[in-house]
Amino acid sequence: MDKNFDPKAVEEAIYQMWESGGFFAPNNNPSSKPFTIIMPPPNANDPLHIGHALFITIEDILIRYHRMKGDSTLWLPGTDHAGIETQFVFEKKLAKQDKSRFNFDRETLYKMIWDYVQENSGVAVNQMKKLGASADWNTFKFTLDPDIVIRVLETFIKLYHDNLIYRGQKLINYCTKCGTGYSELEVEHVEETTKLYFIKYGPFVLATTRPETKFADTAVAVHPKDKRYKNYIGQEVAVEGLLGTFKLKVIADDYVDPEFGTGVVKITPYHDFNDFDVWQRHIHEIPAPLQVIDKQGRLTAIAGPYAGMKIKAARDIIEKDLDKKGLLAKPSETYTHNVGVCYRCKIVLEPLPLTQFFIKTKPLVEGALRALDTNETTVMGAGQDKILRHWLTNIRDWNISRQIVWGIRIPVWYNAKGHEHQITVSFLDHEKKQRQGLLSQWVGEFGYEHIAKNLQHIDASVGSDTDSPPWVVSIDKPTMDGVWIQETDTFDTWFSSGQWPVVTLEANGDALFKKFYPTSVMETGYDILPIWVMRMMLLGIYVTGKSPFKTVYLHGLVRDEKGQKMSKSKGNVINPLDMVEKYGADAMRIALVMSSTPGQDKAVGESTIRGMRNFSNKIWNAARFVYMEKQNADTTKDVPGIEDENFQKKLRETALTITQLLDSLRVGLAAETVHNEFWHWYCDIAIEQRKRKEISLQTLEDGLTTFLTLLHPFMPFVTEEIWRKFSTNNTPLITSPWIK
RNA sequence: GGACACGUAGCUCAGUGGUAGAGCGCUGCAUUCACAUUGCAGAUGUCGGGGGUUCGAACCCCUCCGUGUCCACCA
Repeated sequence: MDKNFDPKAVEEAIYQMWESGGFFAPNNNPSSKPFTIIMPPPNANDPLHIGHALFITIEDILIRYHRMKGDSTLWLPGTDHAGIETQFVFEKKLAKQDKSRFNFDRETLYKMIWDYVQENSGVAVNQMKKLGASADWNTFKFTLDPDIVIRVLETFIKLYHDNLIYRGQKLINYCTKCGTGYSELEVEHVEETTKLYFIKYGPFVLATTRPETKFADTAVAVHPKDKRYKNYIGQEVAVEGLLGTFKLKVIADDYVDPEFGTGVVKITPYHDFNDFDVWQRHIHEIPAPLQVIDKQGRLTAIAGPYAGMKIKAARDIIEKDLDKKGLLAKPSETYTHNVGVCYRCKIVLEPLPLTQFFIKTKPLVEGALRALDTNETTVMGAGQDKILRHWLTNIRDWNISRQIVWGIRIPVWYNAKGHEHQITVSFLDHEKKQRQGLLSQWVGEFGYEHIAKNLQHIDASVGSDTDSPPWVVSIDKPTMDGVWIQETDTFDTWFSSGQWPVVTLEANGDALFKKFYPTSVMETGYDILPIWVMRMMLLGIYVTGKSPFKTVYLHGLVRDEKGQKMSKSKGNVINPLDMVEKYGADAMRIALVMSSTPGQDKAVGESTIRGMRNFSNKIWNAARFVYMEKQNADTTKDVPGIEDENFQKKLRETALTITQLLDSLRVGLAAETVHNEFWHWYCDIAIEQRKRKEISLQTLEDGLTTFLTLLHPFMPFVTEEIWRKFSTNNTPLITSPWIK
């Protein structure tokens, strides 16, 4: 037996032994209690980072503990198609080949991304295995597996029939680069320093950061109590602008802050969320809104000579032209405010009027709040339960339409026949060149079939809602009269992952669902509490009537040893697989969880992991000591020692403490306790006592057996290796009973 | 503006009513005897400041100071 434990030499073989032994599957003992964790599905296309290593470790600890306790334990793994992220990465790859998404029809593009993801699939799974994840791989699901997709579609249809889906035009945060809209939860806010312009506006001067949107102004607003402007309220004023003189109504609204700027605000409903709300409140006073920015981030025809310009370029030119015309009241000021940016590509998002599908969330909230009130679901994570309640009570309707191809296509069909003037399309012609415009413009030349087959995008929202083309919700193409073209938008990825506990279990069979739903623990990061956990509760309760999990365990972010966020640019990223290679999976695992607390970030550096490698070696050598003693000593002469009783008492107490800590999901403290008791009591004190023959060999060996059991969930490889080398027991440690 | 956290040894953090803990780092000594990926000994802490409750407070309450995160947001 080597003096040092060599993880590299044994980890793979041990994992194979576990896997081929079928130990990851739940036991079929009818008296066993179910214990379930649905794994948060990592992006199928991404290698694992240290955050994944953390969740795998925590979940694996709980799973191994419950398995040893004899529960029927299911850890159901999976991966996520991660719509926007994956398409974004794929488009970058296309760009390197001087291509873009516009070179392909959606079906071809989808296939290309599918193939690309296939190439990388398996990477994440293999890496999880290297960390020792004892998940039941037989139950593995990918969000785009047909048996998942069908269930996601059925949920949408159920929502639709329950009148919880609507299609409507709203202002949506839209990324002009990624080409899709978002829900508000995906928007990232960053501070931006910009110019605040002061523009002469008829009788007023107004302050604005966005002069380029003024072509779409439909009103001017002041505060109702502002004495300066009182006489103008309700009046029309003539405003001289870059494109000549126009008239605007002056309205009064509390939203205007008299203290800011000049106390006068231009109302541009289609390009500002507040202005949109003002318009809604004054819908009879303000004429129909105008759109001056399009989905490409360029000014539209109403901007006259500025049409076609990009936003920022237009802003600079417009500033100069305003100045030339003497329309700037005074020099601009520097102004700092927050703007929404695309979480993926970081460009500033444009609020644009888009017709999308929404879920009415308010009716779904009640069940989730009740689940929290009744403790059907509890949240662990430093006050995050309160944050969840805050989200639930302030929820907005959920925009589930995404203008990307990588995802589940929305099962909605439009009847194009007779509505060609209300539908715009983009598609590829016979030379694979992009054509876009009204369907009526192209259908004569190309025919419906060609257009549908080579479709990139369809937008059936031209004109008013009342005369928009009829649409039906259907998985298959409708058989009714008409020419039916399917919506090209896909679901928000979170719409499918929001059903994950339900659909993954169901897709594995009714029996599995019945037995393991609701699940026991949902373990994930606090950063996706509203975007994922909350949605799982809403949809899970809606579909099944029961909250999908009993406990939500929210882990913190893993930071570097100085507590700094890890990032490529800082160069402080720790790759968990490198660490496994260098120090072993056990060291990586316990370094991540020891002394961690739910909801609190955790600092981990290489030195931490090295220290835990020393710990795994310590375990190895303690075992060596015991078994060398056993070999050398005459076991028939093993007599009770004076410390035996104290030792056994302390051992029982330690085992009880750790059991209680794991039962209450205090994983970090459990890891710390087992570490300290093993090293600083069992090794430092008890083994020294044994050397003085104060403890019998049998007692010491029993202690080792207990500690191997207690340590196994945290450090499965080294403990299993010792077990299989020395234990007389034929059962592998992974399925050995917890405490005898 | 609102909310949620955090402030404990040089650094990173556990501990949540009963004589201050771990990892990493530091100092000295030890070492054929399980392990130098080691052991023993040691130093550095008025547990952010102040007040209160209690026989007793790092822990509960109030307040102040500092830090972080999220949400909202005034064009």
